Amino acid sequence: MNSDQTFLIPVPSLFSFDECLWFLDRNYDDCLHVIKGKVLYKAVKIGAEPVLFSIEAESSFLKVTVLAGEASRENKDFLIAYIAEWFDMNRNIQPFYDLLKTDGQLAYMTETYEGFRLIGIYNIFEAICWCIVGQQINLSFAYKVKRRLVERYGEKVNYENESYYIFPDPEVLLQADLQELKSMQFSERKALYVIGIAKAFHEGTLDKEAIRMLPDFDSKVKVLTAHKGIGLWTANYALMKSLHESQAIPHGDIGLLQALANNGIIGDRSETDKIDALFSSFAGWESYLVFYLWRSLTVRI
DNA sequence: CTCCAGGGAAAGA
DNA sequence: TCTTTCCATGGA
Repeated sequence: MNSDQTFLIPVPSLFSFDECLWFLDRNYDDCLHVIKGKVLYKAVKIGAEPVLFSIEAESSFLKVTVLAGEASRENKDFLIAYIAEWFDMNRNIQPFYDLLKTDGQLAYMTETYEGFRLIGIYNIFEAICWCIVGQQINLSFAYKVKRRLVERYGEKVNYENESYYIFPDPEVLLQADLQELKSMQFSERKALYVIGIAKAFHEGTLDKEAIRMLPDFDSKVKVLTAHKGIGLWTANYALMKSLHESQAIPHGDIGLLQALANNGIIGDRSETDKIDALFSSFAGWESYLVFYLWRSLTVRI
């Protein structure tokens, strides 16, 4: 491999690439990245150019290799920022660990999941579509539906007998055929939501940077939930995963409730006062608390 | 067969 | 404002 196609990103303290790989490879069939051994592959669009890259750990660095597309200075700079955002590397999570260590039931997480970071979804349109696809159905089925959508409408990079898919742009999905989406086992309503959200992004009613600039968390939620298909759960999920908001709680999330029960925080799902008390003691780190609770869920195969 | 999955909108009370 | 119903499908 030509050396100028490769570069290193220093990792912060309390960062584990193995935990990144664990999260991205939980026996689910995610079509938007590939893991081979301990090497992670992903394709992204930089401007109009599809770029395929790999990431692997190398001592206290991540080694990134551009496999397809230009390894220009601009593209490398984009990838450095992209990966730092994807793995939430620019955040000091020590204060979160200090809070966890004071918690009677959750202190174990600082050791068991040491260095686990909030793995993001850079593309907020993708994050919202993923939420809509996954609403109220089991995750393995949701991943199947997402794969059908991406393989039909997304671009791909072919490299060494493997296809690496990129989530389709709003401009493509807003023209998607309703009947075709239904044939991919979208419910009619979910198909209409996805098309509607695609239109909103195309028209600029929804825009990642515009939402980021809003003055407070509640107004960001309000802008998102104004659109059909985005409820409170989806808004919080998108703000957590795509804008890396620290105070997002996907209220009512079934996995979150399960994790709270597993960890002895609640006896049953009606004990909302105990949930509120826990989250208020993690003020400013609600998103990380949710993510670590999700981390503690055992994954079905 | 019934119930429920990383919800949300629309209708009904 | 609160509660109920429907959605699509697969697995338990």
